Amino acid sequence: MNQRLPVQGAQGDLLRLVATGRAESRADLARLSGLAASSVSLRVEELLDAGLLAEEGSGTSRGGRRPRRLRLSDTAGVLAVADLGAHHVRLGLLDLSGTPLVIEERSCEIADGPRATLDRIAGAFDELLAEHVPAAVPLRGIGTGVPGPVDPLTQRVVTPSRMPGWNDFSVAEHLATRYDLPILVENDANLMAAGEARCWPDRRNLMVVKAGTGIGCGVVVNGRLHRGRGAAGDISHVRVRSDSSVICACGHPDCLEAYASGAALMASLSEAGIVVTRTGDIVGLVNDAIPEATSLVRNAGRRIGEVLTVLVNFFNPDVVAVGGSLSAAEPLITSIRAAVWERCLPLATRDLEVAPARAGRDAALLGAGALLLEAALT
Amino acid sequence: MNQRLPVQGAQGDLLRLVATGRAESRADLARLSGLAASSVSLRVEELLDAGLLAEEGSGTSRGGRRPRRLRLSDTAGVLAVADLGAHHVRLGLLDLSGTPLVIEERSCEIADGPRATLDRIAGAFDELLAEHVPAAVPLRGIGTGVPGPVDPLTQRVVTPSRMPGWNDFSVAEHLATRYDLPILVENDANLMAAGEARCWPDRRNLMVVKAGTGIGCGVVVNGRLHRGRGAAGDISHVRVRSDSSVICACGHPDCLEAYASGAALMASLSEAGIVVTRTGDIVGLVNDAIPEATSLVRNAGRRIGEVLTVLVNFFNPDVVAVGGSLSAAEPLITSIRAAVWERCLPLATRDLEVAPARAGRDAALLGAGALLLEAALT
DNA sequence: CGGCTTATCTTCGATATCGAAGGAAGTGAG
DNA sequence: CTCACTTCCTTCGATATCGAAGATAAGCCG
Repeated sequence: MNQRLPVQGAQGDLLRLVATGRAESRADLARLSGLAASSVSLRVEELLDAGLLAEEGSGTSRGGRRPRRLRLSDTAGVLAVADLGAHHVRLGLLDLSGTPLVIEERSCEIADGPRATLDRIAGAFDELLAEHVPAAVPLRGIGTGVPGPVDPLTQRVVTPSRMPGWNDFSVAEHLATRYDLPILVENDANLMAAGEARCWPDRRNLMVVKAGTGIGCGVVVNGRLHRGRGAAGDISHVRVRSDSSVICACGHPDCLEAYASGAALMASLSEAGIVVTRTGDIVGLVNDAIPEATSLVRNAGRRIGEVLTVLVNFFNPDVVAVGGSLSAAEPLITSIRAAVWERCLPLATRDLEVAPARAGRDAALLGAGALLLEAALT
Repeated sequence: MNQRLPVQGAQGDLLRLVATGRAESRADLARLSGLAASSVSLRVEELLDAGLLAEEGSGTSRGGRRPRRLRLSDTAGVLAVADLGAHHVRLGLLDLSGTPLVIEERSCEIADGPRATLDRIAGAFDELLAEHVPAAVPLRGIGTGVPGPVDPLTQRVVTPSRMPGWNDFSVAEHLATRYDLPILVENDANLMAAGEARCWPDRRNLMVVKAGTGIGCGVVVNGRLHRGRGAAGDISHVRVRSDSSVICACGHPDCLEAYASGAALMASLSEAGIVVTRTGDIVGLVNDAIPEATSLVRNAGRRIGEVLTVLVNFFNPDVVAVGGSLSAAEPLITSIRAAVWERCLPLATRDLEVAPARAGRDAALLGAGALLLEAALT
């Protein structure tokens, strides 16, 4: 059953606060929303009657009467989210708070083109719904991550590399022929940033770096994902300082990803006679103290850190979170930190945290859930 | 007479729309504010009665009845603003819409310390008010720009260079002993950005570069000044690529401002036997086609452009505006553009404007006015 | 020139929210 | 154990805003 969230005005604001875990009681809602306690009481009554919220036990006393705990109702609804890669897709169902109900990975070739790929994903969603969700629980929205830029105005994929047929394709329109629901289409690095932001409460400005086969970055400004015109956060083609010169796949010399991406590290290891087939295996080599691997990863971290230095001075984030398959290599994080601390202004790094990402491998799916909830409540 | 703006709730929202020039009628206000026409009518009546708005003639018909034009009342109030330099201060009075009533420049040594400097400024404000403003027109706020970082949480100056006695000084508290009014303290590059933003309506993301004796940058994200932790936008100490190595005054090698600031250009010209005493004179040399000057300015533009490339890819601004005393040198702007276009992602520069700043030499004062109005209405 | 449509602004009953007061149930000190 | 204070949530009259309808005055077309 597909059904948009039946809320309006202050109801949506209150539902959001409960769904995101920030409020568990009417008193919490009054404090956080700015509404009078009487108004909160009336609106919560409506949300309870609509089957979107439920009461469950009592909360902790803060010196006076215990509050009645509110939670999302089991029948509030689910969100279907997917994160497309070049050769596979990770997809699943989340409840409105973003808690996964089921997540799967399936093979899928993005080169098959958008219609075929999206129809397969939709089919997978329908299967998961039939298998895991009672009929009385409605689907409330669809979210899709793609490995290329998405224009925020047109919601179309824009000049993606290695995605034939996708340029200027409206993913949302295609999915809308099948679902009359809020639909989200977003770049995967941006979804990752949105997902990571949920793990850093009270931090309003984040940079989320993806150090994987490629290098990407998502940006959160004042608690909101910053898209720019669809390419915001791109650091992979920043020119780095180097004694030699390496031509990047994009045609320019000395791009960051020509030196510091997982793909570049694999190529360098191959030249040293060490064959790796997956970026993640580099972490294993580092853990085994293979000198060539450790040196390359340190170098990569230093280069990434040098680029981040410019951005940290400019943006003054609260957090730089590093994710992606290389991020488990500790020398990567420590050399990023060293480079940032060495050249950043003291004020820019005061209270800055440079840390491994916390959201895990499903950051993008969780980010899709967060953005989709927002779309469904607006 | 000092008096805070007597508005609340929707009144402030509507006053802001008229003061910033975006609305001139009740119908405009209804469209822009989202309030019902009836609500707008009631609130506007209250603002008219309070002497904050006035009606004046009729507007242009849009196919139906002509609207009644609304404007700020002459008695709505004034704002006192100042922009401190190392050796002088530029200060004046603006009406609530930011239109200057009077602007003056006075000599003033920041090295005298904060108390002496701020008391002089306050005395100057009192003189200007007595001389230029009828007693019935109230002062509504005080704004001050300083040439160092300001922590947005504590509103204190933080580790400024060449400003003895100012570190950790609360400018706002000092001024509050004299004025019971909203008080703004902000970094001058940030004020410049806020002032420049007013000249680019409908542009939500701007970078405003100041190319003067030093190099600075202010950032506007989604229509709001981005402060970070007080040092956001700082690009002067970004390390640039160079064959040689120049130690910056901060102690690090190869900072942007060691190569591209007006001070650096003056030093290079001096080494070539061309003595300049003010950064602005370099523009005259360029206009006279002195080869050394033109070459240096082009080089400076290229270096600034290379740094901006990283930031444009990352932030995807709508506008990069270049101000400061060197910005009148056309080769500076054209070589910044060339560097940005050469290395930026196509999507990042789509619809991007790299242009000379429009706000003129009082951008910081106008920015102070805009931020102060916001402070007064919040 | 007249009739129709459009736009602006006002009026008024309906709805949402506020703010004060009060009931219920906690906590902690004496 | 009692009393005073705190916190949570509800009730109710006051206030703000909405939405529909209407008055007024434009513009445009036949």
